[in-house]
Amino acid sequence: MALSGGTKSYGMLLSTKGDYGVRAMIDLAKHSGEGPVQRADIARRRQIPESYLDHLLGQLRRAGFIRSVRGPGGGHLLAKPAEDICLLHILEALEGSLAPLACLETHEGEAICGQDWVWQEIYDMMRARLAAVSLADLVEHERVHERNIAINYSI
Amino acid sequence: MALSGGTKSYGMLLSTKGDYGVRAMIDLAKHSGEGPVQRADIARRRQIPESYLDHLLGQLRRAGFIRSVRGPGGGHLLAKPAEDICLLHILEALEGSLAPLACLETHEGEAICGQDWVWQEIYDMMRARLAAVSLADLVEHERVHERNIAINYSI
DNA sequence: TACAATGTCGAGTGAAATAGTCATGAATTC
DNA sequence: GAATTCATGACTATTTCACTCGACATTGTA
Repeated sequence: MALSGGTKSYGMLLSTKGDYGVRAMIDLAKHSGEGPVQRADIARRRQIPESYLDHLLGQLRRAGFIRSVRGPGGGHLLAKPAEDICLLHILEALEGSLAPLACLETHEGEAICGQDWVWQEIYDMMRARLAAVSLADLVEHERVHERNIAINYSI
Repeated sequence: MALSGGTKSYGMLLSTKGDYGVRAMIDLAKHSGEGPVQRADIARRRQIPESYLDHLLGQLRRAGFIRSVRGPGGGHLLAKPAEDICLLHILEALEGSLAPLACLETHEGEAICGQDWVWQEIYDMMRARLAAVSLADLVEHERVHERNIAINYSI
């Protein structure tokens, strides 16, 4: 009854920007070496609304992660190797700060907060972990996952 | 320019419910043994809008953390020792799930998410840390902090 | 018993963020 | 110059957040 009825609520979610944006980056990494990847293909494969993906690609480009080519045969490409792009930087470019409490960044109101020290620890740990995962790791993980699915179906 | 101008945005913040609610619990713990603590006093000391605090106290009571006494001299009291209440449970009662990705709880869409395994690790770590901090720890930490402030001023 | 002090509860509200759509325009290739 | 692709900003619907308010319930005190 604590949640008044049973409806589950979620407060600290990553927004769809971070989710979609990372999906798009994984898609680009997976198809790197095949020339520019088109928006429509990313949108279809990763189930992202195409007109919304537009904005995310814009943010990723301005942040220096990808470059884009116009005209027929155009599309989007990673601007640097997948090994050199970490999850933390992608997410921070899309979401802004990932801090769980505003006072961790601004140091306003921390005197009265009371739980800031706990969240500072968690935030540090979180950022360290996200910084240690590269886009290449995400692609590799997806490949392993796909192989496992294939094996399970073949048995 | 990644954040289009420089305005900082925050995505994954704890809501004010979690912030205010924990402040209120700390206040109750600090004044336990002095009889019921009144809503107006908590609101004033912890800088929480009084009419909003109403709702938070309701949630905390229904979750079993506090009990309330009506009538003159009434107020709110911890329902169990501060040592037996952990930060994780307080926050989950107020915020619902703290999961950073919906697919970690529902397991819907995790096949296409691509970053769920990283966040699952972070989420596990986060919950473990929050579960290890009791309300008594929060009060003790605040007391130490107050002493440090006092010492700094006296020098 | 009257009344004042407290807590309880649910409805309502304004602002902001989220998650998009859409139209127009710019660059490139053929 | 026509077709294709990206670029950008204006616009919008929906939801969530952070409350406020009013009516009511309970209890101590005179």
